[in-house]
Amino acid sequence: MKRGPQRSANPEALLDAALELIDAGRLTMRALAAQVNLTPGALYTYFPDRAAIVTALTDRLLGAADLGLLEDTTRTRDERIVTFALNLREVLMRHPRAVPSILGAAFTGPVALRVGESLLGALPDPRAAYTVMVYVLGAIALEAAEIEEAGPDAVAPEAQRIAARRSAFVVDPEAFPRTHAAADVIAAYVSTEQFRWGLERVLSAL
Amino acid sequence: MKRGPQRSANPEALLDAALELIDAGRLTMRALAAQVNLTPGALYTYFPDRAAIVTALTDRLLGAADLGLLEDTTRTRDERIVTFALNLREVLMRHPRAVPSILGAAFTGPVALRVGESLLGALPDPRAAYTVMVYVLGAIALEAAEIEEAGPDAVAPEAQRIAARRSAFVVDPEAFPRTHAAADVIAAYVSTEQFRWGLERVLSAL
DNA sequence: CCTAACTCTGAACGATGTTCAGCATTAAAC
DNA sequence: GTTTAATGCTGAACATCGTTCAGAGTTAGG
Repeated sequence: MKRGPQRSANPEALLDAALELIDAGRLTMRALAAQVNLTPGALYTYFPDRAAIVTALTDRLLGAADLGLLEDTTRTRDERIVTFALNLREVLMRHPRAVPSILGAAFTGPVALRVGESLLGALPDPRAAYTVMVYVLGAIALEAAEIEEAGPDAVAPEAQRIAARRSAFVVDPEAFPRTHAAADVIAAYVSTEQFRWGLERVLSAL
Repeated sequence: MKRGPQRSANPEALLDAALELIDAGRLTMRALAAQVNLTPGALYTYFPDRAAIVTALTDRLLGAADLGLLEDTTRTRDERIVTFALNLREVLMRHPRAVPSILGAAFTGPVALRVGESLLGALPDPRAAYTVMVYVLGAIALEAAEIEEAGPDAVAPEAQRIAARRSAFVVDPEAFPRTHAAADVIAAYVSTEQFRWGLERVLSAL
């Protein structure tokens, strides 16, 4: 048995609180400690440093994606991949402020390995699999980057985000005629439809 | 004419110094001030805050890509796009630590607008253009993220980076058979060849 | 009962971005 | 030529950040 006094928190609850703070806009050791009724110093009994918390968190987020969708052999290759990618996008975009960390680090973690292995099951050519990963993660990263800039508001629903993009998108029609003409489509870059459209095209070439 | 004393630096030199510091691993207002023989407070006469420096810097970096390659009408559509994408990748990967900022912010800037406009010239369907952007930026972001984790060393040449990836890549063959079998290709994910291969596939579907 | 392992507090340390009063410098106004 | 106003910069300070650590308190094993 463990000797000292009982812990007043557990790593999982700590990660929950950390995720809330990231969603709110800023993860601070002091804020995190306050959220779980601890002193900043006590956090270092749970994780060696802040980076370890972020890593554990992003690994957990990535693990929330449903790998079963990728392995469902009753469906076609493209259906499986598209369905899984949509699920991954939905899961990650629930916490857009955590996405940069995921893209930056967690793809060395064990969870990322499992995702890669499953993807290779559906798409055996590793070059093709990487191309899909690049597209999916790139699209998610670009979408998440946009939300990052906004204030600490809640994540707006998709239709609302697109409408906001559309009304904020004003370009000089003389200098950027093509961009100006495409404004409606450009506003919808962050839509599920655009994500799916691009992914299906990419898959059709692999 | 301007009244007060002569400036002892200029914004451009400041950005040069800032880029050097980013390449070295950490951009600090104090370090930046020291590099141009100033006091931290004086920097705020040149830029309103740190974020403005990063934004200006990323905009300049993006502007270093050769848009002429995209507009060279003597070549086929795919050739133009591939050539430009390779140039953009090379330009950005000269400063991998600055890449996250680019992906995060500069795509609202005026330089990004010009890139988008030129891309629409070569690829008129905006949905197709965005798909290409997602692939190109996603690939660059994933490559850059890997270097970010390394120490403040100089950027290693490609062959060396791939060799390092290969020797660092050890997975359990039982748990991850497909990943294990593909290890050589996976190590080469960050190669110019893989980048081009994926891009050509993507373009072939658009 | 004692000891060793453990958790947590409270205070501190160094580093960060940013602000600001004051001084120095220069061009315009008179 | 003298005054005035604007500008550049310093030096010191502020709040906040991640992190460390001595010590107090708590628990289980010997």
